[in-house]
Amino acid sequence: MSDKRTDIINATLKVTNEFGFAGTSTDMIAKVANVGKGTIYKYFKSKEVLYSTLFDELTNKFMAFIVNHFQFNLDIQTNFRNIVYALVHYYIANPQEFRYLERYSDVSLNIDQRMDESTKLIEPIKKMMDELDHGFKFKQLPPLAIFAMTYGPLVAIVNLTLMGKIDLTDELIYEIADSCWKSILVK
Amino acid sequence: MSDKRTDIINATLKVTNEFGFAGTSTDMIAKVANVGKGTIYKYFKSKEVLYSTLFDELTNKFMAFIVNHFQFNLDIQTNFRNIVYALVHYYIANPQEFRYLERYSDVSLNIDQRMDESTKLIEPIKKMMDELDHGFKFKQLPPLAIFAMTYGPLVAIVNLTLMGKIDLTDELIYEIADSCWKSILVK
Amino acid sequence: MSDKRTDIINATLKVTNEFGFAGTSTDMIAKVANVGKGTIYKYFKSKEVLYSTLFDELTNKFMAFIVNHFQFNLDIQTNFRNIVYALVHYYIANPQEFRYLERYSDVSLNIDQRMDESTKLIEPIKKMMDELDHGFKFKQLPPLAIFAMTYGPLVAIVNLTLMGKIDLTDELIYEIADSCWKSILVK
Amino acid sequence: MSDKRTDIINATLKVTNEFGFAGTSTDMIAKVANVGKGTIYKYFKSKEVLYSTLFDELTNKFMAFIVNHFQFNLDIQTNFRNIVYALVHYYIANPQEFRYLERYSDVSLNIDQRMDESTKLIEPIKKMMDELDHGFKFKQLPPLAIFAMTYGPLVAIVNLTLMGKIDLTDELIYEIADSCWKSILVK
DNA sequence: TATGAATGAGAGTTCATTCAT
DNA sequence: AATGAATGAACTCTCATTCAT
Repeated sequence: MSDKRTDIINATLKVTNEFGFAGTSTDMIAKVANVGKGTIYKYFKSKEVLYSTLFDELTNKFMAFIVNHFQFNLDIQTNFRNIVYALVHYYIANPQEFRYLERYSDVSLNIDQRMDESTKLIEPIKKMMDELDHGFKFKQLPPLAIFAMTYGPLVAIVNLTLMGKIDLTDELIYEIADSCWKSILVK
Repeated sequence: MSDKRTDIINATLKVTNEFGFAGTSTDMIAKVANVGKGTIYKYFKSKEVLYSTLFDELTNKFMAFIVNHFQFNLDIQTNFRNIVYALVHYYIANPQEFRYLERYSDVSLNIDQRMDESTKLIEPIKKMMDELDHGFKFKQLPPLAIFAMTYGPLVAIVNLTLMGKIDLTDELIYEIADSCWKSILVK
Repeated sequence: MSDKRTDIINATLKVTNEFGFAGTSTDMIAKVANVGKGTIYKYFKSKEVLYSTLFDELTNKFMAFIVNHFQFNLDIQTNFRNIVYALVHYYIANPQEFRYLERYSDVSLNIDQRMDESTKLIEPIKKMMDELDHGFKFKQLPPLAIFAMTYGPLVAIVNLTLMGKIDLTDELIYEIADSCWKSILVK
Repeated sequence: MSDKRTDIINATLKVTNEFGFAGTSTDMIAKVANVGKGTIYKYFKSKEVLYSTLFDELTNKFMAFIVNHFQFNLDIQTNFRNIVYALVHYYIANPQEFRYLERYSDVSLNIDQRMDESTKLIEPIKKMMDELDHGFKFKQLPPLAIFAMTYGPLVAIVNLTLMGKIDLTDELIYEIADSCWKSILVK
């Protein structure tokens, strides 16, 4: 049995990926979701709400994925490596989710809001790191700067892979992970 | 004396920054540029052409800026540092241009095209590095991966600065520049 | 109960008659049809399609009218008279349809297409005449020339009547029908 | 030395023929006439006035052509034949003028006005016939009906010829002229 | 006199949203 | 609950006309 709300969410992900936010109409979503146009408005107050709801769901799903990969019995560097690895693979395996998250910020324009979105992604990780008693000394950079120095290249790498411009190997992923790690440590 | 074409270009930069590509209408551009709606079409065949023309102009302006900062009497690492420094400052000083370049690639959907756009930005730099006889050994990564590992963090840093989330110091810029540099070198 | 599609078609016929094809806007059609502007596009892909659809419908309606008046038990000359009679009366009774058909061919510019349109009107009649075994010998003119010699005066007569310049009597119609008939026969 | 007014008139004839009244813009006329857009408005108050002026000029030119072909020393039937012949050849030789006259009535919508236009064409001919003392007895039809019965087929024939659908021979022209003549005479 | 840059009303069309069924 | 016909505001773009040069 199919759940119409889920059908709509999935259709939105699919259609926005193929045609962009600008090129997506409720008509198309309804058609792909196999529901009536009005049904969308039974579950979501507006198109905008539908978009932001999907963003929230993807963010949460992604966060849960990361958190679930953290292993408390391993040291933090290994965890970093592992998480980077998992993250990259998650994005590669779910390109539509990746693109949606990437593009969404251009739709929800308000800058403060954009920050909140980035924060949603990084905050829990940062928290975990702060709370752990590890032996590493991070640079005296603002936490978000550290985020920028790790998340930035990952996004770029995933993008290049999805465009078919580079051949992603596990080796490359670990190479990048280590580079990033080093870049945020005090020498 | 005001040049209408310039007025339109400036208005487009301003309005798209404030309201996003989706939220920008020719009406708004015309009003902000203080020209008639029809005048836009005297200078640009369509809204899309206006957008892409602005993108090209910003890209060229930016490239010229970078190239002008390259000093052949200095070694490549110092040039890298200087260019990163100049680039970050340029973006911080011209946030609207930065945002426009960032967002435009997300609006023009075609993936191959997006690649071409990224390439426009990196190609000349890459060329310069290849042609120079420097003593550094870069990692055996695809050139675009190296680009990702340097350009990615910069964009992130600029974003965070523009959001007011981090306080950008020259020290921080050089810190990042050096980290990036190290991350692409063979250890 | 009103059918919106029909309302739109009727409004189009009415408005184009009053203001011509050039002077008719979708706004006016929508207003006269008492529907939203968007409703037009639910039923017709474009204004042009709306116009051509109306043309086709009028052509078919007209053809059906003629064919229904053909009586196989009567000789061909009597049928000719009757059909001319019916045709003229049909046009006089439906001046808007007549004007629409007249004007449409001048609006749709393509010459070959115009021919097809004229052909649509004459072809079935010509066919009927060819297939019947009648005793008349028509002049060795191209069939379309014969058409021109019969249809041309009828159109002119209807036009003059609609303009109120001549008083159309049944007598006059038959007079013209007979003249036409004679003009295409071998003496 | 070229006269700009004439250039504009000629350009209008040419462009409206190729693209129809709806598809013709002042821009195109100006370009073809090799004058500035504003110049058109120096000579004609508006586009509409330009169109109607051209119509009037063509009408007058055509009328003069006909009148000049009337030979008072010949009997009226021969004159009729000759005029039909000249008329058809004039149209064939000047298809742009023919088409302009044909199409113009769809642009100037007002029905009374249309009448005036038809009248312009036939009035002088009618006058000439009335004033002459010839031996023929025309049917007791309204003069315009007689016109319809002669002018109608001619227009149709010219149209078919210009479309390349029939091969116009002098023989055919005379055949039609005679048919028309007979059709308006009392038997 | 001649121009064409500039204009803005108005064109055709789309689409998020509503609501009667 | 589910629908999709209906809507009209808002969009991009055109073009007859004006007017400073």
